[in-house]
Amino acid sequence: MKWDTLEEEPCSLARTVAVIGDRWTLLILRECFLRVRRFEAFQSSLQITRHLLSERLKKLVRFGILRRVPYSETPKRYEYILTQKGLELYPIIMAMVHWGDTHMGDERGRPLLHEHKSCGKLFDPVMVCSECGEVLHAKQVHVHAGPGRKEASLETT
Amino acid sequence: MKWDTLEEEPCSLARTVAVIGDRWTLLILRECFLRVRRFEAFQSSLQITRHLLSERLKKLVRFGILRRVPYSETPKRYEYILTQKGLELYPIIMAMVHWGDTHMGDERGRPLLHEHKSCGKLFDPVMVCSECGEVLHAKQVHVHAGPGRKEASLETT
DNA sequence: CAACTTAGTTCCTTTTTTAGACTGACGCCT
DNA sequence: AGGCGTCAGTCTAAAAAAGGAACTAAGTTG
Repeated sequence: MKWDTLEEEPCSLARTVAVIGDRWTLLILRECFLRVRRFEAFQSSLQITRHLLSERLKKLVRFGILRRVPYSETPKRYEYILTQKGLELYPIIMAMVHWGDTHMGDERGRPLLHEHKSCGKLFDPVMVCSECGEVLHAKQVHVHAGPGRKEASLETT
Repeated sequence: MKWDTLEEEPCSLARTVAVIGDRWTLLILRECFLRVRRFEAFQSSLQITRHLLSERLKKLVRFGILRRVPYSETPKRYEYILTQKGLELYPIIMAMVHWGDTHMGDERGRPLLHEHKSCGKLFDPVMVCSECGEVLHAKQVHVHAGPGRKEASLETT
């Protein structure tokens, strides 16, 4: 499986991975959610090489996750802003942060705390079923082949 | 930033990315959640090179995400099973699948449908606040530095 | 005994990533 | 006007990672 074909696999995970499934892209997105928007700011906070940063930003723009918006005419300068499609990556990022908090923490405690403005409390993200609102566990989910695939149905572990 | 130092960054996202933040690892995990457990099965369904598969499985075992369990004594054969720590990656995988379903779909419809055994319905995963149960949006979250970091507080976009 | 299976390892080539210098268009200071 | 600094990149050589394909080892099957 080549990376240019990954995008066309009949699997939504593979398609997502084709876009954001590499280490730098995920870290760039973290910065985006922390309101970083400019080339120099990404570069200095991530210590990513300028070359790769340039490539990754282009890719994120190409996929409609970031918008390249001019903020100065002379000289021409641009910043990178999350689109709606990009903002919707938030659950992925938060799920990763939460897993890291839970399983990769050290004695010093969490690096960041998240406050929900609506209720004013510090929270953790929880994934629930859209239909019944119950917390989701892998073992309670049964997977069926959908219209975008023709194989037999499968069940999760 | 080098990949061996990433794990020690004061950022839970970086730490998670250090473990599962590459394309093959994410695809291997997808297979794990679809009950694939054996070397040959991973290899033939993913078309990953045997070399890389071997490396990635070792890494996942080292981080306690998979357990290498013998299923035959003579010859010695092992299979790879998700640990509890591994099962808890489910929200990350599901969030990625859901984003792919929403933003990377084609005219044929979804590759897979998910049924929640508890309520019997086809569902989408939704991320909510652990405290008030409301659906989470990036713009309603305020980020503070926690004990594991010393910098000033930040706010999300 | 030859062929097959499973779970890898080894070797060599190709692709990606890294590190760091370089460019170009300006803006600011004196 | 000259020199310095900033921003958003590009370029190049060297190192690291991934890909491809053959090979090993231990046992099983026909």
